[in-house]
Amino acid sequence: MKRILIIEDEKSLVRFIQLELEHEQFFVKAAYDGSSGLQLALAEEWDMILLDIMLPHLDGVEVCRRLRNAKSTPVIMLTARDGLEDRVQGLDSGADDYIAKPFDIEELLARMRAIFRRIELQDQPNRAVLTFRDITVDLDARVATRGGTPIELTKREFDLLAVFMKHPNLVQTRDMLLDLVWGYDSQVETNVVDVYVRYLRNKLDSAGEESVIQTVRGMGYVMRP
Amino acid sequence: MKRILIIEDEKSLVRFIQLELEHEQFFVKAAYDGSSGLQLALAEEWDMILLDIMLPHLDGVEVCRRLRNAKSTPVIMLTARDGLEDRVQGLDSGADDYIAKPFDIEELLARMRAIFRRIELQDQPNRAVLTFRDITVDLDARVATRGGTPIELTKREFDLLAVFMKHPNLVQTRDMLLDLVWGYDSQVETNVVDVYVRYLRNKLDSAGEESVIQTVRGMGYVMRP
DNA sequence: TTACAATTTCAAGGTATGATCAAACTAGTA
DNA sequence: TACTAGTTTGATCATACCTTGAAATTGTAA
Repeated sequence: MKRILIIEDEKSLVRFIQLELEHEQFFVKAAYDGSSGLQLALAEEWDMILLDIMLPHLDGVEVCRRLRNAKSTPVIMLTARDGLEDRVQGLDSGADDYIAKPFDIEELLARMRAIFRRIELQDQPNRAVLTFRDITVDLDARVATRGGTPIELTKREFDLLAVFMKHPNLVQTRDMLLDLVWGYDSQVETNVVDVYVRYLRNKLDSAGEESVIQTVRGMGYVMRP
Repeated sequence: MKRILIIEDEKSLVRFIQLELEHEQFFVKAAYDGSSGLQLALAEEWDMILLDIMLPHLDGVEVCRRLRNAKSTPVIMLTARDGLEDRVQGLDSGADDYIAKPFDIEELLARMRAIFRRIELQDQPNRAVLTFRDITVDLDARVATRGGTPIELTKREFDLLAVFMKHPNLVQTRDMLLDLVWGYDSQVETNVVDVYVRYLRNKLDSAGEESVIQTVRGMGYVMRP
């Protein structure tokens, strides 16, 4: 369920938008002034923010600008019908679109859909994320996490971990790992595998518990549940 | 410079409007009858057409109707003071506005401005504005901003930034960037990518904070939140 | 056209990170 | 215990990346 934040001081308008969006299966929350809106925007995760440009405490342009320092949550600005200046400022401050008040709820929904579509196109394509136990490996972003916290890995370390994640439960011999990570014609000693397994263990394991990468004596290494 | 086409058989009136519009920095051309006017309207690109309703060969309503089959160039009809019938017909045939002769040149300019404004507002929301963190990239206007302030970029710099903005979080190898920005058959060394990343960093980053473009050693570069 | 400025590309030198090696050490097995 | 397999470590080495200035190219004004 998509989460929408409305930052708008006209309570009757908020109520109207909220009812319509909830009817469309969105989760909706509202803030009635700029500073508390910005706080909410930063504190929680939102799929979209509808942001009035004329707000008490902190105007919409400023809210958007400050939000953008930390996050890229999509923003639609709500502007006055003839506020050409506002719109330009709004887009410049990082808003994704704007809509002039008073607006048709259908038009708002259409613009929201358009932005969601754009974002899905941006993010989705071929995102290969491997997951095993509490470890994730995003091959495109080249980010690995353990229990949600990112782990800094070098190229070799990352590639090695990726092999284990692609084939969990499968024992990898040193030679197989050399082929897959160092290349089939690499000239390095098999000991480098040992060294890199150690590096991974140092970075992934927490003290006192058994390692995510187990050694199979006489065979090689595995990841097991 | 905006291009205006006048279709009007009263030559002295044409001359008057033309002088005034040129004084306002428009490019102006005229046709003196319906059929040649329609031809010109279809053959070239115009930002607006001023169309008399009473014309030899082909009247204004008919010109407008046929034009609308092919194009949506804005049209202002020039009608007789008391031709109520004309006005209705004119608007029905697809004109955007009308003005009654004889008219004040200021009124004409005001109506033209109103229409241009309406069109620009319509167009702007479809502008492809990429947003990530506090950076925006307007692909159509080819304007990039950081924290609301515009950043001057050369073509290569802009295209390179656009790639990063289109695929945030996705690590781009030098080869991918060369393909996307320099063209798949370009012959340049991959080092130019490094050089341009440096240029972008110089222009986008503020001293003392980590760069918006991170290098992933052994892989390439990324933009990350 | 020429001259000048802006932009793009190349190439070389410097630096730091990461990859590898080798030797010493530890643990498992018979 | 002796032997082998795996671990750990620091030192060395390679190379990826950064930086820079200068050359080449492109665009623009006179």
